[in-house]
Amino acid sequence: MGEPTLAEWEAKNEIAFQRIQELLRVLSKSKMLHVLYALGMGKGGLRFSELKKSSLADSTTLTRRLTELEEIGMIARKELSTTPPAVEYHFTESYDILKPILEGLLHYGLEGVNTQS
Amino acid sequence: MGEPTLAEWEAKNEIAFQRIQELLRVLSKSKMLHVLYALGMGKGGLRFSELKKSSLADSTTLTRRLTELEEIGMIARKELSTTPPAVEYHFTESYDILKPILEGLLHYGLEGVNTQS
DNA sequence: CAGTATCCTTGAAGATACTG
DNA sequence: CAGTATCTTCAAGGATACTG
Repeated sequence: MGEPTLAEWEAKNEIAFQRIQELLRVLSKSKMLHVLYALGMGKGGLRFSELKKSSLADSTTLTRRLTELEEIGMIARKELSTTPPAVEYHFTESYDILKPILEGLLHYGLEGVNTQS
Repeated sequence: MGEPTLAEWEAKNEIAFQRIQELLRVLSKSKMLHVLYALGMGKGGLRFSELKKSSLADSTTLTRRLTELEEIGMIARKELSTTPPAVEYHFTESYDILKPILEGLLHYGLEGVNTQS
């Protein structure tokens, strides 16, 4: 019996398993991946309006996602003392976790997998 | 003006942009990432019951996600002539797109980012 | 510009029950 | 085991309107 690899792994790594489940749950929220993706494509921070445009998210939803991302420490807010005042969002170091995700997606978009005609 | 990189990129890559938006939308569905993750952790295919257990998804929801993944050609079904008859799901080559995603997540789970106490 | 506050609506998840 | 069919519920998304 060298079969039940997955179940075994889960049992022995229950903590990791739960962390992942939770992250997965957060990432599953509507527009979450879109926001992250937009942020990943931008160079060094994007403003609210830019994120709104790129993620195609409603103001309300965008605010929600941004708040959640801040709460899990994935992004940080930075108020700019420009005229007019603006706000920039950028990744924290935790971004390293998401980097491969975003790169994978970008790759997908550019390559063209042709799953249909 | 060397600033509007994101907007520019999007304009010039509208097709890629739309492909990505659509993939993002599909991936955002509940339990989708969980299912993919479970599948990614398994060795060479998992059965319905295993996926159900690992993804913590309801039968109904699991069926829905599995169907959607088949439709976009991301996974394939394989009926086994065992006793009792079983079914195995496994990634197609399109899996390469998702691989970095899953690996990133696994890394996250194991490392422990400590965003809170 | 960068949000916040409401309300409304609906998509979609999930429980249950049943089938080949 | 591996689903399918219904039905109910409810979270959550999005439209609108307003603010510092």
